[in-house]
Amino acid sequence: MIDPLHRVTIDDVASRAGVHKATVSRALNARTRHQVNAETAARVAEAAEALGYVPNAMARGLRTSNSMTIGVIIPDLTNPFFPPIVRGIENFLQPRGYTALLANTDDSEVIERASLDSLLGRRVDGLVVASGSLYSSALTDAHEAGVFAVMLNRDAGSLPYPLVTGNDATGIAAAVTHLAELGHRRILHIAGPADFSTSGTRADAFRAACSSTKGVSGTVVEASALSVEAGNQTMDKVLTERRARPTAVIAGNDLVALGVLRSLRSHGLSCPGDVSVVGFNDIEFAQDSNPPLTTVHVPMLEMGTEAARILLEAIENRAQEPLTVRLPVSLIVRGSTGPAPA
Amino acid sequence: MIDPLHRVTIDDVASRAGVHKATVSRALNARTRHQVNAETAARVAEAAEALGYVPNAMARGLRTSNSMTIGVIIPDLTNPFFPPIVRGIENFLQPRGYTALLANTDDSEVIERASLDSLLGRRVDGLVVASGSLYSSALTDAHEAGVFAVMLNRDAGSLPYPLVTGNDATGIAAAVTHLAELGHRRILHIAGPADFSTSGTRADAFRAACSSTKGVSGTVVEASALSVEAGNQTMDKVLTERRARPTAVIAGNDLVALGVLRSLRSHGLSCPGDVSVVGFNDIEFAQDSNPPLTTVHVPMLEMGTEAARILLEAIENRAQEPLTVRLPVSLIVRGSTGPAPA
DNA sequence: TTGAAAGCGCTAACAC
DNA sequence: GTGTTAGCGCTTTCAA
Repeated sequence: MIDPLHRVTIDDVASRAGVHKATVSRALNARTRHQVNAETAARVAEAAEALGYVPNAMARGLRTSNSMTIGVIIPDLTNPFFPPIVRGIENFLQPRGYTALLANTDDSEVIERASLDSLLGRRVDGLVVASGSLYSSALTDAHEAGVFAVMLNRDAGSLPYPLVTGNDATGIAAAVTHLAELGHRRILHIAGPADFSTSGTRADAFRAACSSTKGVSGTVVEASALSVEAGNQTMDKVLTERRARPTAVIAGNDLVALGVLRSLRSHGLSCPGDVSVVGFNDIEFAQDSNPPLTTVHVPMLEMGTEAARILLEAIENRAQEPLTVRLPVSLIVRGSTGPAPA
Repeated sequence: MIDPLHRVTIDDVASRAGVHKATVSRALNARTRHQVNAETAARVAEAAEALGYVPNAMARGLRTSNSMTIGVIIPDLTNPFFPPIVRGIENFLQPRGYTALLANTDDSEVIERASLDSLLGRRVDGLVVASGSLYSSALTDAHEAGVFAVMLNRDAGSLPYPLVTGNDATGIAAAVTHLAELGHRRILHIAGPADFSTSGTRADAFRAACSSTKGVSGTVVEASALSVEAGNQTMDKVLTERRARPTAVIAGNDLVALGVLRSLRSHGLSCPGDVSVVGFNDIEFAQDSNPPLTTVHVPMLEMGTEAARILLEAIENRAQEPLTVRLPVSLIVRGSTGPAPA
């Protein structure tokens, strides 16, 4: 094939329909279709169909300065927390003609910077940011450039961007109450790294819930990351170093909880017989772990959808204001929590 | 802010550097930098840096008819099989200046069509297709339009597109051998729907492996989908309808295997005591299931990387040929397989 | 080594 | 209701 690539342009359609290309443009765009004679419009549609015409989004975007794309910045698609969020975003974008451009940062500032430049070069109309340490330069620059953005699960520091998140405080409180009712008195919270805004929120909520619950003493340790590996290591350390073993653990998220389960197993401890474990997020496989994980369900798909909704609204209004949307969460009790050992 | 959005253009840089925009273009592109005086180039780079200039990819793409984007078509990002593949693709694309545009089809032909049109409208330079029933019209049209594509884990039917896949046959054979060595004689294969090319490949490999293994009798049933739910249902049906219960099951993939585990549990059967189970793919969670899943490890990240590599090569050469890359797989033995019951 | 000019494919003012 | 014209921001001949 010589020069085969989707070459049919608006001029091709125009000459086949016997009209000017401006008319084709009007006929093919919903917003301007009423300006053109119904018969002509039909002829144009027919010609476009026959030629397999697909408008060139780059040309359109260049003209309208509107790329109809949204940049989505996440740490790592491979983390099971993010795929539902991304799908939630896309579910909202797709029927509205927008496409998501995905950028994984692996929590590296260098990659964040490069990704952001790549997205800005593609002239994304807005950003959904679920990545961690982005507070700093990159996001600040984006804000100064007037880029619309919505934060997801991580606040924007001092930048006045909207934030969509789960209600961490009530989730943690529900977990503490659940454990207290099962008779647990020594509860450990394995928090995520301090540079994630959720880590602090959850740890604070944990301390508050413990101190307002009679007889419960809460301790907080920090994991180096929100991963299975980090959860495993942190729990190993707790089990070897501490004299008074906690009877229950509330993990910073489900991955950390899975790591805790592994650690317990390798130390010959049973869950929930010796130690109860609660996760956070309710990733898809929480119900298939061993034992099935009691966890705080966070509506991840909806978080994505909501973030996309708020972003498109800002784009349409050409203005945005700070705003925090806290979606309700709920404790899902499964097999990893049980009565405190006697 | 009035009119704030990334407005600095090549002309702004040109006037600040006191040169013509053509010179800026040459100075800023690696391929043409040698055409311009080193001093001038430095001045241009400085001006660009100072203004925070990021070239407009749409304008460039319009001019060069090269969008530097790749369309990635998958059924559902939420299926844990796909995130590693997508990351593998992006890992290869990103350092080369390409961006992936993701499209979820939910295995619907209507959505596939719409997604493909959206991608073609954005003038993607190529396609990685990991979606199912795409054989039909949409992909054929793309091929006729001269669009480059690489299939991933699903062949393209009669279309001469390259295919990247795992070595299904050796994986299944290894699983059968492993089970035979454990003394299993009645092995069941729960295949995926027939319209996925991998389903047939694996089922055929299963039959071949069984008939070439002394004393082993293999049966194949088909699940309605490659999902936990479908695996659960299919196994339920097997357990209630069949008189001679298989002592081992090789599932079409890990999700189906997890469904089988659920079914066994709900029927009061133990794994691997009563029935051994083998999965396929080795999704990340396979090691944390109950029991940990013996499964065929497929290098999903590498499959993505390889597909991207082949695609960019085709784009660069402006030509592509059919070709099948079969990546090696390996059996990972965990807790879900054990000796056949006496 | 640099500048001038044309044009990628589209939409939006402005005519008629 | 439709055609004409201009121009979005870039790269790439062609001249100088």
